[in-house]
Amino acid sequence: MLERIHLEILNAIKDHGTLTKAADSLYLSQSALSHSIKKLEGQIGTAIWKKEGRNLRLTAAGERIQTLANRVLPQFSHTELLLNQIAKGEMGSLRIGMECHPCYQWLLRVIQPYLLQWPDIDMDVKQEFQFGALGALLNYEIDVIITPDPLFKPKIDYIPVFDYEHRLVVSATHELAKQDFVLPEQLSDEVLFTYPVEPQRLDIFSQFLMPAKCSVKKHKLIETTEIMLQMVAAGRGVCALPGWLVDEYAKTMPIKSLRFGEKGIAKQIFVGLRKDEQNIDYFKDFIAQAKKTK
Amino acid sequence: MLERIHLEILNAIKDHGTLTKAADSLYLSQSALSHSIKKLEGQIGTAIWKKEGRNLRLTAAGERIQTLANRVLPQFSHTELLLNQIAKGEMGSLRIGMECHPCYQWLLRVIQPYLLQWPDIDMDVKQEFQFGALGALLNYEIDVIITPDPLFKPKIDYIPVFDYEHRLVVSATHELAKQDFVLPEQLSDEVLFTYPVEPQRLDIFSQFLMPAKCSVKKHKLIETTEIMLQMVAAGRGVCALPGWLVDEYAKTMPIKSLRFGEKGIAKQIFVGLRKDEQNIDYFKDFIAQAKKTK
DNA sequence: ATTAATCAATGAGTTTTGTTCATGGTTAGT
DNA sequence: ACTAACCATGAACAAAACTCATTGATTAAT
Repeated sequence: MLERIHLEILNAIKDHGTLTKAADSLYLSQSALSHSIKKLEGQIGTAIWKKEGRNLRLTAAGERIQTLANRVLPQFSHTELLLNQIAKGEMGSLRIGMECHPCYQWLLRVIQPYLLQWPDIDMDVKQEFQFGALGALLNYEIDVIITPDPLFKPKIDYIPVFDYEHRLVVSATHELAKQDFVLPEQLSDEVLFTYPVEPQRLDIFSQFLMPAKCSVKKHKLIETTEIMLQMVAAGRGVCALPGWLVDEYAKTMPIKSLRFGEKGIAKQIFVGLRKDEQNIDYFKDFIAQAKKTK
Repeated sequence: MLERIHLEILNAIKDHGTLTKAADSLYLSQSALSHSIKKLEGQIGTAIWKKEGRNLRLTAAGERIQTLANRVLPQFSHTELLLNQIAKGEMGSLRIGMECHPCYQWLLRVIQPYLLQWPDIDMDVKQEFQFGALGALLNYEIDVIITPDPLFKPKIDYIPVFDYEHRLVVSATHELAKQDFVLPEQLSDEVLFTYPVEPQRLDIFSQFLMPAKCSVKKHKLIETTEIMLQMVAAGRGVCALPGWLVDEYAKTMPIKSLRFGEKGIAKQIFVGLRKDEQNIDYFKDFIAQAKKTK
C-alpha cells in the first residue's frame, strides 16, 4: 500500500536531487529508501524511477506519486501542527448554545475580551436546537450551554455566573410605572409580550401569574428584544426581562421596570458544560470571563 | 508520525461505528487498531477518542484527523488506481466530462487523432453528473472538463480552446432566414427548442431575451441536437446553437443561422483540468489537439 | 438481579517489516 | 585509469506491528 513514507521519499528526492541526500534529509540510510521503494514497486507492479546515469528519473508512476505527495504532504503536516496546538490546549472550538434570549447582549460582552485572549479558538453561537440545548450539549453539537434554568443531568455541571432580577417592563407613562412592584391581578387587563417559547418556561407565568391563578388579557409572541421594547415603550403592552437589560435600554427609551410582587423574582444565569471537560483551560477561562462580566 | 493507517482507522470507525467492526473491515484485529492509536496518542500527546459507554467518541484531535482522512484518503486510492492502470500498460486515463451538449461533435474530431497518438490511454466521456461536472473534476471522477462557462476555482485551470459564435437557427423557408441578424422582439411569436437545462444557463435567455425583457411564445425541451434540428428544419420552431455546428448541418438540411442582435453572442469553449496535472504529457497533448481542432 | 453479550484496553509473545552495514556495480569527472 | 558520487542488493539485526488471550466496563436480556 502507498504509505506516507513513500511520498516523503519522492518529495525529498525532488528537493535534494539524489537518493543519498534525500536519505540524509529524512535521517535514514540510502539503502533504507532504496529498499522501501523497491518493495512498493513490487506491490504496484511498475517501476517508480529508473537510473539515468548516476541519477534517478521518475517514471509516469513516480510522477503520479509525486503529484500526490505535493498535494497531500502539506495537509499531513498542517494537521500535525493543529494536533500539536490541541495537545498544548491552545486550540479547539467553543460552541455556545443559548437558552436565554435576552442574554445575547451579555454574551457579546463576554466574548469580546475572550476572543482576544484565545485567538486560535474557533467560536460559534447557536440559538436553535431540534432536541433542546441540553440534548445538543450531550450530543456534542455544542460545548457549553447558557441558561437561566439548569436541568441537572449526571454528566453535566452547571456553574452560576451571575445573579439578576427578573422584572416587569412597562412604558414610562403607564400607571404601573408609579409603583415599585406589581401584583398578579394588576396584569389581568394587560397585553403581555414574550419570546415564542412554551409558557411554563416563562417565569412570569410559572412563578408569578400561575401560582396566583391570574392571567393577562392577551399574550403575544415577539422574537426580538428590540421590537418587544418598542412595543412596550409605545404603550402597547408589557413584558418581562432581566433588570440589567432593562436598565440599559431605559437610558434611551421611555420605559420603566418594576419588581414582581413584594419580593421579586431572583434569577441566575448558569453556564453548563460536560463534566469531563471542566478542566480544559479555554473552558475554564470562558467561565472566568463570564463571571467577571456583569 | 501520522500515517495513512491512522486515517484508515478513523475512517473505518466512521463507516462501521465500532472499533471491532472497523478492524474487521480492515482485515486486522481490534487489538491492532487499539494499539496503533494508543501509540499515536503517545506521540501527539493528546487523546484521539474516549470510551463512552461501550462505544467511542472522537475528541477534537480525533475529528481533525478524520477531516484529514476525508480529504486525503480518496486521493490515495485514486493514485493507486492510476498506478494500477499504468502497471497494466494503460498508461493512464483521460476521463472527459462534457458540460456543453453541442460540443460532442467537436469532441469527436478532437479525440480521433488523439487516440491514434496515445494508443495506451484509456478514454471515457461522461455527460451526466450528480453534483455537476466541476464537482466530478474536483472529486477525481473525471480528469478534464469541457465547458463554455468556466466557473473559476483555485484548484482548477481553464484553457480556452476555441472561439465561436452562438447563433439562432431557423428553417431555410422562415421569414427570418432573409435577415442577417435577429432582434429580441422578433422571437416573441416563435417556438424555441433548447436542451433541458435551467434557462439562466442558456445564453439565448441570459444574454439576449432577458436583457431586452422579451420572451418566446413557447419553450420546448429536446435532448438531442439531431431531433432539435429536424424540428427546426420542419419549421416547427427555432433554436440556438454554435455557428460551426449549424454550418455543418446546413450542408444537408434546409436550415439557416443568423446572428443574435447586431453584435452577435461570442462564446469560447474551455478545457478545465486540475492545476497540478497540467504538465502531464498526455493531458498537455489533449489540450494541444483541442486547440488545433476547429 | 443475574446472566449474557458487546465492546475496548492491555500485556506478552510472535511475526512482519524496516533499517543498517557491508559490498558491488555503474557513471562522470579528472 | 583512477576516483568520487550514486544506487542496488543481501544478510543480520532492530523495531514495529500484529495476534491471542484476558480483563474490565457497559448494556441488554431473562
